[in-house]
Amino acid sequence: MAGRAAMAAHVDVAAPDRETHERLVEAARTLFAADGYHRVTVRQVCGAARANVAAINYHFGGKYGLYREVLDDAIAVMRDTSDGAIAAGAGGSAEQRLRAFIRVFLHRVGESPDSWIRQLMAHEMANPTEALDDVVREVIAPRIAYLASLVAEILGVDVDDERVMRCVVSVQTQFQAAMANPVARRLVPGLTGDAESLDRLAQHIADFSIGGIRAMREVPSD
Amino acid sequence: MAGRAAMAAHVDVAAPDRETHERLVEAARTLFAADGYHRVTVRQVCGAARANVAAINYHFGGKYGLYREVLDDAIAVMRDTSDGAIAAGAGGSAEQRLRAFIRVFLHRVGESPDSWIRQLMAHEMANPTEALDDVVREVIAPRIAYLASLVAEILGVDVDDERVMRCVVSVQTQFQAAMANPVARRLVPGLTGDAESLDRLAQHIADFSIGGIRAMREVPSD
DNA sequence: ACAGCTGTCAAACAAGTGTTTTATACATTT
DNA sequence: AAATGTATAAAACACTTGTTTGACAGCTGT
Repeated sequence: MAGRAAMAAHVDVAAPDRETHERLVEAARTLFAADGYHRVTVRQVCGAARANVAAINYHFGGKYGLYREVLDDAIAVMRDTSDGAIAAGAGGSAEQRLRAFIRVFLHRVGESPDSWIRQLMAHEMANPTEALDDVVREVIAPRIAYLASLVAEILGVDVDDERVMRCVVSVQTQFQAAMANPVARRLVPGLTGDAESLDRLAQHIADFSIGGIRAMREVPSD
Repeated sequence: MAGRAAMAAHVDVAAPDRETHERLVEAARTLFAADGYHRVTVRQVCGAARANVAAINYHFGGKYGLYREVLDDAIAVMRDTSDGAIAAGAGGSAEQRLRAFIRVFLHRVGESPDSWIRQLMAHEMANPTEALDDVVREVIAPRIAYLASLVAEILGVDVDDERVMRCVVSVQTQFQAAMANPVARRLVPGLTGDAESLDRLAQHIADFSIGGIRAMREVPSD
């Protein structure tokens, strides 16, 4: 570990060790996403990466260090996804921004190269490691805050109104479950991941959610 | 195992071994619900049940046999819950039946003595054992079918219309996530499990969902 | 009273787990 | 050329996992 820091100090060298390091991360991405942190063994990862068992401890200080590297990548991608989905609706009405958010979000998450992230997150939600707090703080909380501002504007009430957070949960769980929930995936036939079915799904969630939010206008605040 | 079958043959005896058997099941209920099947060790269970390590293999043939006994109990309770939630709305309109289903369902699931079930199911969904198929077949599929019939009636379309299943997923995931999803639980403050907050939650999900379903009437079928 | 179960127990088992050690080849620096 | 540090490799480590064993006590029924 101290060695890697020393290597990173002078820049020009083309990362002589970068190969197995990268191979390990790639193998870990796939395996952690498929089976979750606890059920993956270091021997599995090293076998898939054609590396020695000791390599993980050498490069990452241990199994958890490797997991954190994978998960930090995931956090970065998710933040990017949030930013893109927020930017997509800039300038429009709250309703338009919500529609844009859902559409762009689903497309970016549903596209194949990032599909490992939602699997990884599903496992992290179910049996959390110490890292879940970071995910909530850096990804979920800001996303929720943005959705809350949209819902509040559509409802025409303050963001502190308790109806707002209830609606946010109703919206958020829809496009979370539609992708990660294995049961839901079996129920909706056209959840294949291609652009067209993703568009239809986004359309549905947006229509359903906006209809639901509007219905809350006629409900007392408490 | 053969021994237990022989014991069960003649009835009168007041189950001499029933004590540790029951203690093991109770301890397993709590532990499996808290941490999921894979992360619980037989030594944990036996320790909590004040039984010997060999007891699980003696009484249940192994760790998985014990888990199945716990999970079969859960399935029975869940079927009961579905039946009760369906019966509650008998005679009313589709909309009234949906409201009744959500309200009764949330109350029965949210009440304390059965709270271990939703934790157990959350884990089973995330990293399924072979038992998930039984859960889907015996509990989830019938529940989905009932909800589909309600949604179809509210929408005024056939149950095969693809909007129906999408709406069912949107409804179902709401009251599933509101209880099992750890993130959602942190977002909605009044999710304490008492009757009043459960009522408010049921009210919200019903209002939101019916609003969402109605909004689908103005959306083309494809 | 005696054989035959049953339920319990401590101990050991084989198969895994993550991690550490020791050694060796390679590159870079002194 | 020698010394230093880096990356890989095989083997062993200490530990936990679920399961099995063999002995012992408490019954029951003939």
